[in-house]
Amino acid sequence: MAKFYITTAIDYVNSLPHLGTAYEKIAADTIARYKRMAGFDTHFLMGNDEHSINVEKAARERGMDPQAYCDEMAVAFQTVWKRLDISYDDFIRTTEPRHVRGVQALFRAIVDAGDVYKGRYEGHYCVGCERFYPEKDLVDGKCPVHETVPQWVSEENYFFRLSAYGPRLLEHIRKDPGFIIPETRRNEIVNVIESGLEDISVSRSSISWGIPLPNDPKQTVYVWFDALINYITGVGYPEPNGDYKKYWPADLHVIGKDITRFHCVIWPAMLMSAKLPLPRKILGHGWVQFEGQKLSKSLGNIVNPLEIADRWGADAIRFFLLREVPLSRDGDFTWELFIDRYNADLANDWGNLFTRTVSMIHRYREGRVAKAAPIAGMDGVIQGALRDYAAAMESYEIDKGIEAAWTIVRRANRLVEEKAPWNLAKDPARAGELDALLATLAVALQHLALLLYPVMPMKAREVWETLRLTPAIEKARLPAAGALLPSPASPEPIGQSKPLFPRIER
RNA sequence: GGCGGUGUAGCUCAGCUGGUAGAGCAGGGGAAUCAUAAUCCCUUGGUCCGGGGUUCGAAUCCCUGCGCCGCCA
Repeated sequence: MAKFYITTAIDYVNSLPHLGTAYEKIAADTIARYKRMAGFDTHFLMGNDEHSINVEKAARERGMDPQAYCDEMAVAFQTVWKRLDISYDDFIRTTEPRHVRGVQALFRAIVDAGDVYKGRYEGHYCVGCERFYPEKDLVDGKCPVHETVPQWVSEENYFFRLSAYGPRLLEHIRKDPGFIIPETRRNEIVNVIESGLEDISVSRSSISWGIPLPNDPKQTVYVWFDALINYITGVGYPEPNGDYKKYWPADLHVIGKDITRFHCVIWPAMLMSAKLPLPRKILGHGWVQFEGQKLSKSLGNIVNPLEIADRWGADAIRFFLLREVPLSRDGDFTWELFIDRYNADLANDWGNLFTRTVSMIHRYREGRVAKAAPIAGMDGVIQGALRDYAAAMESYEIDKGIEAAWTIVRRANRLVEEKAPWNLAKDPARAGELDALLATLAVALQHLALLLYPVMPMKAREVWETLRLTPAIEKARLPAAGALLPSPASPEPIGQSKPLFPRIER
């Protein structure tokens, strides 16, 4: 069975997830669920980034030991992810022994390759950013991001010979243009590499909350270097067999566009140095803004995704983000847009199609779906949707996948008007036509549940179970090209009709 | 300053290699009643950022100006 290994960025634990963090995980989760449904042996890795001075500071501020703080945050994060139905297969934390061991092994491999040397680094270091700033980038002597005065740091560090890898990186991107998507991100990275790479400092002598270097335990691994390695330690590196052998290289790294440099330049160079295969694809997604503004702690507009999920359901927020914000672009969350989308697409279109269909099956046929041939035309519509959906999902255009599914919703709603089942029901001679119509609608709902399952797992399952379909939707697979799912005919009465998405009144 | 992107109906956006503008939502009118007053049909609405140019013909190509966004410096 073909495998699919997908990862998201691991998250810094100095604050809880916000809407933007959730967006990334929801998108990755949808891709993972789609791949499972398409028959791939899928491995979906997430995790927390627990080292760095910021985490240590956040812990101290609460009067906690860093490890205890990280333990607490790990629980908090995973609670959020569970609540949003994120189906990760593994969750790695960078303080775990398996990660520490792997980081040291990789570091050793890079040392052995001759790509690490000792040097002195001096400069303005912003603790918030975890990076150095050249004099000219400071604004009034302050970090342009955090608006705080950076520290003057002067220390002996180990450097990674990143500069040596420019040509190979460019060659790799040239040979495989799909390595970095979307295209704008690739252009940026090519630009960065072409303008020349500098060696980077990969250790810190003054920070103890980190992983000791294998060749000099007085220093710790720079947090970024440390963090990136999670993608291989998460599948068992340096153990050459088992999950590592099975899943690496990753098929897709899903990350935010702000960290493409780390993932598209430094990470591949590290792997090249250690003579390991590179990930197949890196997707740098855009931002979700809130009411037109960037989500930021200083603006105080951090939206807690759970607030939305608690009020309207995890599926509703999942749907909104994926439908409204293509991965390749930035998007905006506003309550008005959310309610518009929810009511129009979920309550009125899909939700109403569901309730009206189930209700008619009960009203006219005591809840039983006849084994009747679907009405001509609908099979073609569904096959077309399946085709468009798969094409969109394969290129991670989830919004287009959803649109493809909606062609079934619209056609089915129209079909009800065209056939007017309330009239058919009055005429015993037309019982067959009514059976065919109701069976057709059931087929439509069945396929919709399947196509929308990766996006809205809970509601899709509700539809699936109401129709008494088997096996469980988690086990269902996309039908082969040109085929449909087995008939949804039900000799037993199906479940009762109740609104999938209660309308939001305002 | 360099590189890249973008500017199309009230909103969000499609419009590939040029042939006198489309979708969804919102707004207006109607039909129907299975349904969460949901659905379905019809419909209003655009100097395609401005200005030049190429062409028989440009939202689509070229130049230029302006606005916004991203990356780099």
